[in-house]
Amino acid sequence: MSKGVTPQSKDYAAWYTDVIIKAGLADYGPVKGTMVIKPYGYALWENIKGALDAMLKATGHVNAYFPLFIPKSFFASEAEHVKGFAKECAVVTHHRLRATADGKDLEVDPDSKLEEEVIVRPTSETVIWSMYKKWIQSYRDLPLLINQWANVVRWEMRTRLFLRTTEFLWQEGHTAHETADEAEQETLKILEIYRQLAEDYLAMPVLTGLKTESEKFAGADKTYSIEAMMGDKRALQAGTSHNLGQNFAKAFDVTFQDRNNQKKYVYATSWGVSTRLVGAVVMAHGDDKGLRIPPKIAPVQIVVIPIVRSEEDQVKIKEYVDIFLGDLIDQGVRIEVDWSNNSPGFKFNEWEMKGVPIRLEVGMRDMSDEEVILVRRDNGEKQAVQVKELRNIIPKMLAEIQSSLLQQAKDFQHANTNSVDNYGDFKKIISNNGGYIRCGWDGTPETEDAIKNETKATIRCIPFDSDPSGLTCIYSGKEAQHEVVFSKAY
RNA sequence: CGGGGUGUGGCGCAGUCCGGUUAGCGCACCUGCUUUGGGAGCAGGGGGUCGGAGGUUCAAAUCCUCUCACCCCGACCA
Repeated sequence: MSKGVTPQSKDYAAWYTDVIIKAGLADYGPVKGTMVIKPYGYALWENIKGALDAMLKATGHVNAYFPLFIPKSFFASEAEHVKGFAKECAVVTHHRLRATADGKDLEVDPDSKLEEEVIVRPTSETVIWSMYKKWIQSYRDLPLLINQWANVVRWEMRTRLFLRTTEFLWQEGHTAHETADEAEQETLKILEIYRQLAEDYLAMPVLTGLKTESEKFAGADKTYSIEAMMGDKRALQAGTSHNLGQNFAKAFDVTFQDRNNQKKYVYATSWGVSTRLVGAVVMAHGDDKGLRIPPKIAPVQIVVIPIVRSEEDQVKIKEYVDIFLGDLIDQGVRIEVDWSNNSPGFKFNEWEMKGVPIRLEVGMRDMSDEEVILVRRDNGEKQAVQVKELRNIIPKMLAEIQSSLLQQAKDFQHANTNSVDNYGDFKKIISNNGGYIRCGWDGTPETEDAIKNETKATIRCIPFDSDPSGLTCIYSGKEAQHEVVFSKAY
C-alpha cells in the first residue's frame, strides 16, 4: 500500500475512495456495488445513529422493525411512489438451491419457484402502511410516530462507497396524523432535527428548504431536504423529510374516525437519513492527510502515541499514561493508546488518516517535565501541556475542535455561494468555480430542465430564507416565482 | 444497454507483441536482532493451478476460439 492519498486537487473522487479505504472505514463487498462497513466506520455510524436516535425519542418517536421482504402485489397496487424504485428492485423468485447434476456446484431449484415473487425493500412505505391500515381505527390511535433502523436495497448501476451502494443502512420514519397541519408540522420538526444533527454533531452546515416538483419524492406532496456542500463544492442531499399528504392513506385505504365521528383518511409523513452521512462527513471535513472527524462523533477522540526508546521506557511511560488516562476515561473521553511496534512517524500519519481530533504524544522528555504534547487534527497546532491540566484542557479542546470544524465548513460554504442575476455569470461560475448559486427562477420545470442540460446544475432547494421579490428568472427573464439555490450535486 | 480497458501471491504491477531456464519486482505478511519526537534498518522466510474452458504445439502467462468477472466513460438515484 502506497503512502498517503491522491491529493484532492488532483482527483477528488480518487481522494475520496483512497481516504475511506486507508482510514479503514469500509471495504468493497464481494457482490458488485456492496460494501463492508468496517469497525472504525461502523463506530462512526453508531455515534451518528446514537445522537439522532436520542433526538427522535425525545420528540416522541418509537422504534420498530418491519420485514425486509415485501409482496410484489404491494407494488403493483400503488403506482406513484414505486415509479422511482421499480427499475432498481431486487426480486426473490425462488427459495431453495440444489446440487447440480455433476454434484460440484449449486443451482436454483426450479421446483422452489415462489407463487408470488417477493421484493427486497427499497423503502418501507408499502409494508408499513399495510400494517397501519390494521392499527389505525380512531383519532385516539393518532398520531402514530414510528421509526425504524434498517437496511434497504436499491440496485444501482453506478455505486460509490457510502454515497450510493446497492445495500445501505438508514432510518426511515413513518408517521400518521389527524390533520394536514399536524403532518406539515411533523415534516418540518424532523427537518429541524436533521439540521441540528448535521450542524451540532457532524459540524456540517446545511441548507434547508423545499424541493422542487421534479426533485421531490414521487409519493410526496412536498419534500424538504438538508443539503451540504462537499469539499469539491458540489452539493450532497444529506437528509429528506416528506409530507405525504393523504397519498398513502388513499393507496392503502387507511382511514380513522375523527373527533366528529367522521371517517377520514389519515395524513402521513416519512423521512430518512442514511449511511450517506458518513460520506458527507468525509467530504465536508477531509483534507490531503485524511479524515478530520468532529469530536462528538469520533470513534476515537484522543490517540496516545508513546515515544519509547527501550523496554524500561515502555514500563515507565505505561505507568505515567495510566495516571491521566483513567481520569479522562471517567470523563467519558474516548481514548486509544497505540502500543503497536510501528514507528512514531508511521503512527502520526496513520491516525491523521483516521481523523482522530487530538493526538497526545508522551516520551521520556515530557515525563520528566510532567508534560505531554497535544496536537490538534483540525489545524495542526502543537502544544506542551502539564499533565495535571489535562482534565480541564481536553474537554475544552474537543469543544473547540468541534466548533472550529463547523466554522471552517461555514466559511467555505459562504465563500462558495454567489448570488447572480444573469445567465452568463451563472454559467461561468458553475463551470469555473462551482458551489452554490442563488438566483431567481420562474417556477417552470422547463427552465429547470434546460439549465440542468446546459450546465449540469440542479435546483438543490427553495431555501426557507429565500425571497423572490424583485428578482427575475435567471434563464427566461420572466418574473421570478422563487429564489432558489442551484448547484452541481452528487 | 452503447463505447473503452483490465484480469499474473493479500495489494499494486512487469513479463504477452516475437511461445522455450526454476514466473519476477515493490508494498504488505512471518521470524530474529538493532531501532522509535513525522511513514526505521539489516538478515532470513512463507505464499502463484498466470480469471475459466477448449484448442494449436515437443513446449503456452505468451498464439487461436469461446466464456466469466471487474473497472472507467455516457441515459437514473439517498
